[in-house]
Amino acid sequence: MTVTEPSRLRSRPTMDDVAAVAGVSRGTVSRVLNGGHNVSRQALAAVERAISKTGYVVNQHARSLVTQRSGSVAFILSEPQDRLFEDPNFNNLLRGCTQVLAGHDITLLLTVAATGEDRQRIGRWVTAGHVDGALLVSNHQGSPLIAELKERGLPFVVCGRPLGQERDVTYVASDDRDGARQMTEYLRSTGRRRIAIITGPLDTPGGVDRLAGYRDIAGHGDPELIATGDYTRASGEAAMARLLTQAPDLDAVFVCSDLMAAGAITTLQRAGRRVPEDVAVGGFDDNNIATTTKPMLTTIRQPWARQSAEMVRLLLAHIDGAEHSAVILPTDLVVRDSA
Amino acid sequence: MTVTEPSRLRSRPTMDDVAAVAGVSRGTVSRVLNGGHNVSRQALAAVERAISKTGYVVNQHARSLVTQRSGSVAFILSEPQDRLFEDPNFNNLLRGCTQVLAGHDITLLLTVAATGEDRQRIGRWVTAGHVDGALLVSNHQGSPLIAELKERGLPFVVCGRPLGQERDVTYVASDDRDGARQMTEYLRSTGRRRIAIITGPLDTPGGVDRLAGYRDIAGHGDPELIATGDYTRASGEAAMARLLTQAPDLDAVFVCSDLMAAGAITTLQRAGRRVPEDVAVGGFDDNNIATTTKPMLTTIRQPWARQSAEMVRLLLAHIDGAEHSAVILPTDLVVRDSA
DNA sequence: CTGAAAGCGCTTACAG
DNA sequence: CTGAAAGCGCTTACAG
Repeated sequence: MTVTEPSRLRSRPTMDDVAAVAGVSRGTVSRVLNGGHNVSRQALAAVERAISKTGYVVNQHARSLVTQRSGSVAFILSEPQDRLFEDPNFNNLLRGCTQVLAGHDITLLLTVAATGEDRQRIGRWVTAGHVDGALLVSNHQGSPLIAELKERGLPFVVCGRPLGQERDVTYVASDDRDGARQMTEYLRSTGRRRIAIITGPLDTPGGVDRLAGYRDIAGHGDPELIATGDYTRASGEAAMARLLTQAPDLDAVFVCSDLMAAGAITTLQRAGRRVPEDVAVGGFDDNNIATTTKPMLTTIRQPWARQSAEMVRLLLAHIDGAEHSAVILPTDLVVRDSA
Repeated sequence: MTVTEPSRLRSRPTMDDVAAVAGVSRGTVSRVLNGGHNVSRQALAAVERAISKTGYVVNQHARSLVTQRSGSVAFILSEPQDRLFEDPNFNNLLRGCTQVLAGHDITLLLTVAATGEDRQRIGRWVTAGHVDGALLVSNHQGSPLIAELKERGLPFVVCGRPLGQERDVTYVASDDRDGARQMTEYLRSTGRRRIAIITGPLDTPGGVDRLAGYRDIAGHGDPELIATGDYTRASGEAAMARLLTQAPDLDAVFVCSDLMAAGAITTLQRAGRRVPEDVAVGGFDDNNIATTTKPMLTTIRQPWARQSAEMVRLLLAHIDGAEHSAVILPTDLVVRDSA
């Protein structure tokens, strides 16, 4: 075994190397790197030549140490990893955020905090200066991550209304309650009278707000018309099965996510109920699952692209010292075949 | 607008603050942070108290600047983002790598390089010292990312045989060719005589090596028995449709990924062919799709957990200065219902 | 427009 | 076991 150092240590050129090759001072090299202001044409050309000759790449740690900025932002999903892959909503958000951030030359780092231990490690990591801010998708009431980020003073924005912390957390949400109202009202308008609901987890905004919207229209009676899922497809199947037992005479069901709705349709069809003839099914999200079910889903559209764009905008503002704020985006009814 | 600084700048305590509170020198605080060797019980206790009192968290940039280590590793997927979510293989690998790395207290950063522009930004980012090394999943021949990482001297390991660069790139692969042989041989052994194949892209190791294994058994004749997909479900559907036109008398098809196999089954059933009675279908991967198709897939098992573990092990060794190496893992036939 | 110098927050030999 | 000091590679007022 030869006594070589790891190659990256051996060879990496520094700013002084570039300066030497270009025949200028380190300060001038730095100015070129940071926009080229106050640099003569000649110096600029010399430095650029020297950079490509030496293969110089800035040392981000050194730069960040002085600027106090890292140039990256974290996308933190605190859910079991499988959900990231099962639920297209995360994909939609991730795509949107990455794009918008790329325009600012900021890298998005995706991190999955599945276990409590993960959350701790990530809390430390995020807080050690690796990122300038964080995007929190998936938000459960009482999440320790929010508390930690707040305590550390790291800028972050959460996706969806942060239950009980609306006043001091920046967030962007779509209008869950109004969307739920629209759907329930629509189901009524088509003549349905026994409208059930499959809600999301009741410690999430999508869980409580969509249920509230449903109740605004359908009232509070009949607890047997209510079942709760956890946003997975399997939970949609199971909740639908329970509803069928509790209220066999239901003629419509509002399912609070498209993925769960796909599961509910499977259960209904397996039980011999026709959709929408026997039971109308309404979803929520309007992601790409909505057009792959048979029949295609009538659902509530969340404005995914705007949601991502607003999250990024607020985060960058927050990083620059802006105060807390919130954005609520409107939702729309999209009528297809399932209701 | 008030003239406040961003909150994180305002409040973050430094090592000197901790030292002052604990009544020791900065060096002692550092020793406590780095394992607590050569520190008296009393100093240790005082420092620990001071740390929790001040809420101190190490500044990773400062630390990295001197240690030349960042404590994170990148998981780079250079594919359109949708593939990350559609194909369970990535999920399997990601889960495995995250777990193993967490054991080393290293954070895994997931990055998706969908476009050429993305690849450039990520190349720069990765190379600026943000990570100590990279895990490259999805590997296409002639990928510019491999070239860039090599030039920069950043340690990395690729998943799958790096076509044409086996000698100077560290990689871990499963034995694609042998797996393909096993499957083809098995199909023969059940009496099938017109065995078609749906390959992966021919610029990937899974594309060429599995085709080679198939040919080892089935020979080179009949080009109409060969169709190529791109590992997506849709491409499996389309390729199967082509095969059905080109060779309507086929009685078996070896599909080089489970996801494509799921697509192929859909096409076959839609065309009125029974699986496996009329056409036997063999997959490759043995991921969780294999048990959700109807009938469930007979397939080749890739050892996902070992694959992740080996990738991480090699990467860490490489970071510590080890030479290039390669690991080839065995694959096994798993017989279920589709063949 | 340009250079010299201070300083960002750490780690790590080196003395003691 | 402990402290003082050098140095990691940058940026940014400050003079000129």
